[in-house]
Amino acid sequence: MPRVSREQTAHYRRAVLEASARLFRERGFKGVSVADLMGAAGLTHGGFYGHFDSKDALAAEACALAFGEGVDKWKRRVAGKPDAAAQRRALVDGYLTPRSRNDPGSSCPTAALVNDVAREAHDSPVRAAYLAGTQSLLEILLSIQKTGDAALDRSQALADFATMVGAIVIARATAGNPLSDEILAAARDRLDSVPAAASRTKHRTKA
Amino acid sequence: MPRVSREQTAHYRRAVLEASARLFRERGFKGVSVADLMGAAGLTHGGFYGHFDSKDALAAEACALAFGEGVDKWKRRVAGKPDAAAQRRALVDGYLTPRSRNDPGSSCPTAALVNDVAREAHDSPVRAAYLAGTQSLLEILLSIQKTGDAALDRSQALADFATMVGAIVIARATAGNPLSDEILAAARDRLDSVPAAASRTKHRTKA
DNA sequence: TGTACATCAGTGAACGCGCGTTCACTGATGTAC
DNA sequence: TGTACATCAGTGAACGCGCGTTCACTGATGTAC
Repeated sequence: MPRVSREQTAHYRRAVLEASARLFRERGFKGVSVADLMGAAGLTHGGFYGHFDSKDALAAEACALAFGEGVDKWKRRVAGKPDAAAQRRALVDGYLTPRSRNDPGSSCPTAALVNDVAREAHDSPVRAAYLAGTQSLLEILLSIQKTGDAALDRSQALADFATMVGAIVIARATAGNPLSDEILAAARDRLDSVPAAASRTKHRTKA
Repeated sequence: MPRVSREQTAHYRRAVLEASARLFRERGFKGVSVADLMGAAGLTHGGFYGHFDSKDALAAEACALAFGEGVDKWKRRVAGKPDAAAQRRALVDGYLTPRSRNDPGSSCPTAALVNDVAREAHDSPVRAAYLAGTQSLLEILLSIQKTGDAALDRSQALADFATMVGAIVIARATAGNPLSDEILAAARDRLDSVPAAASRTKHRTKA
């Protein structure tokens, strides 16, 4: 059944992209084949290069899409919360859940792809997409920190994010053991207790 | 040049294992081939199965070796430090360095392999080795926490570790951008400021 | 200590397989009139 | 609105390649006497 309508083609392209955004996060770039990706959209592998220049190019685009979804989700979570503390708690508590741990395919791309991207060449398109995406998530976190000291606010947002990402990835790697739930809870407790306390403390380093 | 002395054989096996412990951390389990691993020890690929049952079995053993090195390094870092605060700072500051970021092959296996292990089957031997290794690193961190409240101590150690691991992996994925150094510094600042402050704060969740 | 030979560690060709990518083909879509 | 045909999206075979694993072979090692 060749030659499909323009509209159908656009739907197929979108379906491949969405499947990629999910599957790359679940299994890593090397853990999914072009045939898998096309198959997830109900297509055979041959037509892939009509939609994308290469698997790498798709990876970069899928990465950007995944971050777009993440940004939307984060914005929805903070929307309507009365103050900075409630917004921050909404983000943290939404992030550090067993649900999120068990479903990396629809969760934070910074966490799900972190080691894959670390192993990419420095001029790789995926790396650029990952950096931009991570920065856009950080901006949301940063918009919530409000000590009045811009450098401290940024430092706090970065430390919060490191704790969140570290906890969720370790929880995934230790899933099935009690440690997995414990580390999620420990990170939640830390982020709950830290902001008020930390603003009282001296700033140590200057990058 | 077949049939080599028993001693030489043991050296070869060890060399393959050490190369694996390094290369798996650098490139991931799927990023290194059996031929690469044997080649790193100066051998051809054919003899591999005389030393190991499978690539998976080697991965588990290499993982255990990597954690053994990590535990030794952590113990060396805390040795001779006068008090808990100095020990904790030695671990944190040794962990969150550009040097460590740039050399995953000889750095913390919990961080370097976290996503690879998360994608392994739950009954995989690598997963078991990873869990045991991560727990042995946590025990060192835990032995340093001393508020007197055992549950709080454990929670603190877990949160510290999540922050350390999160910061180093994000720093790797964003290497080349200023953000990479910033996140290492932010995590150091957070871990510096947190212990005294947090022990004053109420404990929130119970796993 | 010296000789004879069985053992077995490493070699490299070969196995079947899946990968990313290319391409000739097909027939419905989209367009020109 | 209807007809004629060029376009081109998806198909599936094929490309070269690298993978994990197996195996017949070789010749130095290690052992038995």
